[in-house]
Amino acid sequence: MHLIVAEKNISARRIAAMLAGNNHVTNKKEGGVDTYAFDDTVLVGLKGHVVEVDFVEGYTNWRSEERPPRSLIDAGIVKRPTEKRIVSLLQKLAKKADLVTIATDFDTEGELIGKEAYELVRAVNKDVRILRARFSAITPQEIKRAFSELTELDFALAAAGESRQIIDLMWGASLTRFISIAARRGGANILSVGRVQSPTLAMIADREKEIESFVPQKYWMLTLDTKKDGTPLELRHTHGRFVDHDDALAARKRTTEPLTVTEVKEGVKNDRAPTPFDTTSLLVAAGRLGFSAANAMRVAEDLYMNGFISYPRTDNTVYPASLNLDEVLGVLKTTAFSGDVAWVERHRRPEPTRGKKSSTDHPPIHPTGAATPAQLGEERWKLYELVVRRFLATLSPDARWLTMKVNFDAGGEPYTVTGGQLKEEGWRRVYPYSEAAERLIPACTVGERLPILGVNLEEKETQPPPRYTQSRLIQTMEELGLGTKSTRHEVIGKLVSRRYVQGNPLRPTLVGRAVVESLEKHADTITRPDMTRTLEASMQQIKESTRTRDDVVGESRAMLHSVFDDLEAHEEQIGAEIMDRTVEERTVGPCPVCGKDLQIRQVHGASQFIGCSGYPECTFNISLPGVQWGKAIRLDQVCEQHRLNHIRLIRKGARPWDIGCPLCSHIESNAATLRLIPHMTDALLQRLHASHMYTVPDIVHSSAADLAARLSIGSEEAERLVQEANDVLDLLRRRSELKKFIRAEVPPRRGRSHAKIAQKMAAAGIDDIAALGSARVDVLKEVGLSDEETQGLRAKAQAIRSERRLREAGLPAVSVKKYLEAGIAGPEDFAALHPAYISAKSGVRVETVCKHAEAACSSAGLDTPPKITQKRLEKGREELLALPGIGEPTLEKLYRAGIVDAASLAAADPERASAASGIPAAKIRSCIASISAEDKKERVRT
DNA sequence: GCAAGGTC
Repeated sequence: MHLIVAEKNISARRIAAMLAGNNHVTNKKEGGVDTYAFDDTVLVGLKGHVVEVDFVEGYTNWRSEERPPRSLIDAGIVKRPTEKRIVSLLQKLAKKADLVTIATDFDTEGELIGKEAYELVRAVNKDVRILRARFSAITPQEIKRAFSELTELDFALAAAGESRQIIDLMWGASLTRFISIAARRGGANILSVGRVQSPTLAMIADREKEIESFVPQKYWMLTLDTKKDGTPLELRHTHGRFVDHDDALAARKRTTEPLTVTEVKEGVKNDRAPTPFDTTSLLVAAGRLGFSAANAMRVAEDLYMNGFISYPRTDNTVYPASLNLDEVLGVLKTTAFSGDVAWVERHRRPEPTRGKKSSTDHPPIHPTGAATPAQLGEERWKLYELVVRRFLATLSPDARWLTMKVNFDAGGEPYTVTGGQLKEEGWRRVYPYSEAAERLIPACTVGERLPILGVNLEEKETQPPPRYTQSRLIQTMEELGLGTKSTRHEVIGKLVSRRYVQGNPLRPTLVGRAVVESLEKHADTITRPDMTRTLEASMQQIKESTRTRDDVVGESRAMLHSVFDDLEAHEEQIGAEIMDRTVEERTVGPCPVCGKDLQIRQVHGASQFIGCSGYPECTFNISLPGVQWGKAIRLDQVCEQHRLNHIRLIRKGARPWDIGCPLCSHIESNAATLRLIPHMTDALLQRLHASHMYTVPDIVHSSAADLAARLSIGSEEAERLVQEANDVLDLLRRRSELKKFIRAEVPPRRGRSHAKIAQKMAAAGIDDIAALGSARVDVLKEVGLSDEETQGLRAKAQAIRSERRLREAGLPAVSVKKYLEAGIAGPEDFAALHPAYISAKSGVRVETVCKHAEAACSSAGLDTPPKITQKRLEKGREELLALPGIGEPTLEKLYRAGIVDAASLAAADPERASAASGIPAAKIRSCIASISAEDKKERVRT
């Protein structure tokens, strides 16, 4: 069997179709992985790297004394499968193969991925021939050629890739650990460092520094207003910017009539049609439409997977000869763009435009399928339309502008004006994303005089350089060789999720800046794009076999060791610098009570709140939703009223939740509960707020005297307020318990969310579980519960209530559980039933039952039932069992009627005992009679 | 828990 290994599923599928020719290809899923078979050949697609490099065992503990961050430099490195299903299928197929062909992409990473497959195959099949197919495009001719001239794997090329893997891992992991530990940050707050991310972060941070230290320079612009054929014209002084104010003033002074046309220049300007899309230019164009880089990439991948556009990860800006452009146009004719397609066909340029990079892996991004807006939805359609229009634009003629430049003289001062008119629309007709700004100038002739209507001197300032937008950053990264087409957008995403940068355009956070500054001081190498360039040069040497992988990695190791010499010597200083800034990032603003800083605080990474840095002297705090709703971060926006920074909760894969001003939100969300206090008035609420009391617990935790003084109210009113607040707090507690109960017991349905049920229950006056237990059926139906649910819910609620009452009476949990299982539900049952019966049913010793019964009844204000000792019960039991016709089952029934021994049986009223026990009255009578007979015998004997 | 690179 011939096994062919491709880099990805889609390649495997396409290669199979091309090699199979007229043969039928069988697509089968094996262990969740697609395979393609024909004749004696099987193809399987990898998922890029299916193994990853990692340190050998023993390096997982970051805080290990023996294995500090530096030890990672010399730690052993192993490859671990990350795609287990693919790895095991590959090995299963490899065992049966008598030829394996590696058909991964034709680049360094592709060779490395191929070598990884090679090693996995070798591990299970020592002898099989493993060859390499190299093709620069997946087209029938290329593929057939490649498979007719199979070669060996290029181990030098793969080794170059491995050196990158190892160097990235050891630098990234060791520095990440070092700086995280130094700044005492763990879990979700680690500070990451890497060959690509750190220079990128440094660019953003450096730009911010430039902006901050920018000193604006004043300059002046001189313009002149005139008019020609009724059209107002604004002429510019040809000097441009006047840096010297006096020069500008002098030039203005010299500007006098007559204003004469000295030169008229007309020309034609070619406005070239845009080049085909590669990943970067697509992301840039999408950025102008409001897409973030990561989002544009996500949508593009989606469109690709569904067959609407070609592979979105490409560096190629030249359509390959194998791409049938007419066919693409044919597909687009069936879409909403048919009008544009028809226009393009009529005006088509002889050759499509071409960009600078013609790489061989994938064609430029172009449409591959027809779509409708309804099919795609707004966002995907927007990107699809962009790709379609760009494709059409690359086949359209250039646009042409008529340009005009008119020069003037005014008293010796030179002025000028330029204009442009779009003569031929060309590609702009089908690609309307950049506006064509026309400026028309009426025809002028040399020597002609125009009036001076005004001379204006405008003062301006030089502007700082702009912050990076995501797409501008991606362009710059590409220019510097940082990252790849597939990873650049992810790197930006990483910087955002580490909270190193925020916003678009991108601004560094304080932590981001602190990390960059520390690294620049002590580990400069990792913050510079040069590291990548050096690495690439070394990789080139490995490819050419002038150096070995181990030599390059060894050199890098030595360098990293010397970086650590510096880092370790300054560990405390580095940590302190970063931590100082972190505090600032957590600070929200002044405490309304004491004026010290309020800070975002997290407890055990689960709950979070805003507390006063003056704690414990000042206990002011604002509660925040739990971390599961998102981690609280500070925004730059400040509440005008409270001078507090706005708060946002951020969570992976979820929209950010903006809380806004935490105090405004705190006040608003607690106002409703404060109004539950019966004697609450608007005026009182205002006074509470004025003295920084915003919640019901704030009132409960104050003394009446204190309240009276702070709110200027009478002491009786204050006492009542505290009392009523306590009641409300109790109500809230019971309601929240009820809510929890409902969440656990009632499955939510459409139009019946837990919140809605709880709301309706509160409206119906059901405030706690006990109330639910005794709620009327029709009321619960109103709430949205079915009859069955109502039954079950009420029973459960009653059980909970009973259990609670017994526990409150002091009964131990174990016994309560036994009683409840035996059907003894509450104090009433203890009052009504004989302890002997309860003991028999529950298995609790009778004396214990008596004790429990007394406690339960007295706490519920009920009469205490009779008591009985274990000894007497046993004696009575013997007496009763001795009677004819009485066995264990009857015994329990008798206990239920309070009959525990011969004496109590003899004294019983047969009718009543029968009703209570369920034993026929006749049988009871006969039992009583037999006692009498026994009695007689007894008497005779004595 | 760490990187960057494939791919989904």
